[in-house]
Amino acid sequence: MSAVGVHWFRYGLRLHDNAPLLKAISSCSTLIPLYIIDTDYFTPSSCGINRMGFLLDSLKALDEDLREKGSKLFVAKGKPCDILRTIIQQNKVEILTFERDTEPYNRAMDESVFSMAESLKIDVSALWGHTMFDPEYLLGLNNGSAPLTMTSFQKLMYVTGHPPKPLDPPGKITPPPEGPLRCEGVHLFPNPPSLEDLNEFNFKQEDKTTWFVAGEKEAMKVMEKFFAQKRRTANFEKPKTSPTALEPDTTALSPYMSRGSLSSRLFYHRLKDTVKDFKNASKPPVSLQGQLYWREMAYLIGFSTPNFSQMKGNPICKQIPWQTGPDAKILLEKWESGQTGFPAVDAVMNQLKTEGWMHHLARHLVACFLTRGDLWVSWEMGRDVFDKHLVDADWSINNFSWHWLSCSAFFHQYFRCYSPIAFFKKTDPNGAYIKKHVPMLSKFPAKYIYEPWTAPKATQEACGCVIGRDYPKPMVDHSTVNKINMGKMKKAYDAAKPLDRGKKRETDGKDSPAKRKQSTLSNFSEKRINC
DNA sequence: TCCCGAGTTGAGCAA
DNA sequence: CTTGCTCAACTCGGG
Repeated sequence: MSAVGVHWFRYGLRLHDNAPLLKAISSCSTLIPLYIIDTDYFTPSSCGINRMGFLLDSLKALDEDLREKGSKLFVAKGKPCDILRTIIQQNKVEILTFERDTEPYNRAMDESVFSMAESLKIDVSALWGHTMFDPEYLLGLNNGSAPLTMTSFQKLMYVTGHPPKPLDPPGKITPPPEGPLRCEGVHLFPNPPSLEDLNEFNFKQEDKTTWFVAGEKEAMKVMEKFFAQKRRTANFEKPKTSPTALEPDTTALSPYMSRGSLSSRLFYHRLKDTVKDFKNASKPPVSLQGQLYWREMAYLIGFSTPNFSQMKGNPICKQIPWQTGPDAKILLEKWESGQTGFPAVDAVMNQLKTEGWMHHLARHLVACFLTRGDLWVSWEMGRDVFDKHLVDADWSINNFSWHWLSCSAFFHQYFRCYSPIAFFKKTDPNGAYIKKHVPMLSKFPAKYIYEPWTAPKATQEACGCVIGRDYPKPMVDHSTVNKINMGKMKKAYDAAKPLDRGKKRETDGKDSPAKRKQSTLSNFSEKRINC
């Protein structure tokens, strides 16, 4: 028990339900709690100020929580593997603990860390903890593959039963080394850094606009405040919540879940306890428990699907000829900067920039608009924009959702399409949400708020906003371009029809020429395989 | 092999 | 106001 240990925080920025941290505490006499800002993962082009600001605030909160228990957080910047090696060698570290992760980038890093630890002959404990269940356990229960529908995922959850109970936070934490940490050549911050301390990003604290308050304690507060509304918790139905509410109509816990400031197991069991007396409580997939299932499913699919973050080489992703070149870049830029000319779309994109968060259905609207609905831009490009600005940026869930919305996987009814004009009228007929996030339009009457270009010129003048001068004209004609895109979707789907249906198609004289052509090709392929 | 029902969250219209 | 139907158009999975 006289060993020096390092607990490397990545996600799992919390003290409760943190198995690798508890392991470290119980097995060493000096403990270095360490976070490394990975400068390959976070770059100025991939990470915006609100996302980074929320992360840094989470680190600051974690440092304070550690200090209350006799420890502190060391924060370094650079390449995690190099930094870990230096700190391990220079401080005679014998034990390394961290939470395992499902993202390909982090898994590759885990492998390097494992082999580095082996060569340095130190003890490593890497444990799962970001999801309710170990992903390897779930895959094992399901013949080694991830369910691709919620129905089949729910069956899997029926087999597992409840997830394990969350672990209690440690009472006391093994103290850090006395005196400064030995880490020659490592960029170690004297304290958890501020935005200004990351000089390559050129961030200014006053440009951070998200209202989310970071940290484990805040996460608990937000969660308990929501669960205190027992009926609301029990009757929660996600599709019935409002994407245009000025205050989040959902729990808004996603930023804490994504950083691991809140454990999904703790949320699960607190939820179960809260709704236990309600006979007619809502059920998955629409209930709050269902929301945890969606998260778990996205993580499992992200874990087990090759090339999940791209279309090419991704076995579950429909191959669709999206625009990706310079033309797409121009469209993407208008979309990202809230200049599409559709107030609903622009409001959501502005909320993304200012708050770093939008309601799930608002994300649907703009994702559909960018891809299959209107602009026909690759979902991967939209995914990157979300990832850059969201305070709840989450690799698995973000990729999962972009598959869904672009009808690339999981959801296939491409003829069901969100209207950038009609969709928000259901929950916000007066356009209060639009007026908040596109202030230029705040004087427009409700009648024209979703289609300001249809307002008479005199009205536009009176509202102090002339369309085409002060606010853009709509960049596409939605109903025209939408019909064209559905045709393209049909073509892409036809081209992807399974080979083994060829025979039936060949004998079916009523099939379209496109289908017949496909069937001929299919039979040909089938024969070749059989030879 | 084929058929059919289900699929968290569409729009537009009629009743 | 809600509910139900149609719209050209889907795939998956279970029986």
